[in-house]
Amino acid sequence: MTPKAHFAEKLRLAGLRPTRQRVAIATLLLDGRHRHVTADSLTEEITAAGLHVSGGTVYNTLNQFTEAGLLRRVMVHNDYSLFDTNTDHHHHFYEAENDQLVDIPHDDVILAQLPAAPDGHEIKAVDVVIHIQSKDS
Amino acid sequence: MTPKAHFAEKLRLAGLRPTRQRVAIATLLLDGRHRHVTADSLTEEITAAGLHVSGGTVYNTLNQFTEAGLLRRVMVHNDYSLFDTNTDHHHHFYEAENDQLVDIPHDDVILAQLPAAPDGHEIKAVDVVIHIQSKDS
DNA sequence: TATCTAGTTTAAAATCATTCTAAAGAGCCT
DNA sequence: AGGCTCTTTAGAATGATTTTAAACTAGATA
Repeated sequence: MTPKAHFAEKLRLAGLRPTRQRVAIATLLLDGRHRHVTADSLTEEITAAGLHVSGGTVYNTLNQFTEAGLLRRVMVHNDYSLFDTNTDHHHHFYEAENDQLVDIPHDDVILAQLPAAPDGHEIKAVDVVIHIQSKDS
Repeated sequence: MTPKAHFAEKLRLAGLRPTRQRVAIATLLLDGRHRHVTADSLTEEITAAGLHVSGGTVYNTLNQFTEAGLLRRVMVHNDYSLFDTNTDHHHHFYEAENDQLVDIPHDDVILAQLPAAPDGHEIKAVDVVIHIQSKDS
């Protein structure tokens, strides 16, 4: 199976029509490498690959991929959206000073006790962000 | 001690000159009640109190209070900033559907194991956000 | 109390990430 | 191939937040 067909199939399974743009972005983001991207950094990658996708589509695709569970949105600040290509359950270190986000392996954080969700609700996800800073600041 | 003098002193201790506007906002936000506010909701409160503070100053003050540790910024989405008048160590439930944020008492979450901060860094804060949803959605 | 100065506030303009729009294009089913 | 719906596009619009430059004020000093 060609890579293109592979990603097209992946998108179909996610309920997304495999358009040229979505396949291109999937090829860049869903190759198994774990990293954090922004609409901006993704646009740069697309350009570097000699392709072009309009700004609106980059945003739409990022949102659709997230909605479909192919990406994960990480909330650490309000400046712009961050997406994680690693959708496995894991947490993050965040250093505000340099806007640096680092993955924490899943097993390095143990939640021994969680509260019950409020009545009529269920827990969808648990996000842990450990804010860090340089020792001498 | 008059309330005004009380908050003025509190601001001075935080390294902030107690201006009319900052004292007014401190009076509204730092009275010990625990709640979550936005620049917008705070502006409404100010207006409801028969006062006026310019938009820029509302934003500046919210940021300065947060910087000074009088408020805490809560990161649950990128739509607008949320501030928590409770600066004690505690976590949150967040229901995206209704943009509803609910405090979790500190003791209801137990982190049995945390990773060591990366070299040269130290942990400043640990934020836990439990995303919840209606059971029937 | 009058004066001075650095820090603040103000309204309005600017910024910037993100979303929306309406028209042009492309999957995909028959 | 034809057609229908979903997508993409460039550009305009949105909206929270920041910046600007001028007017103001808290607090120190004389």
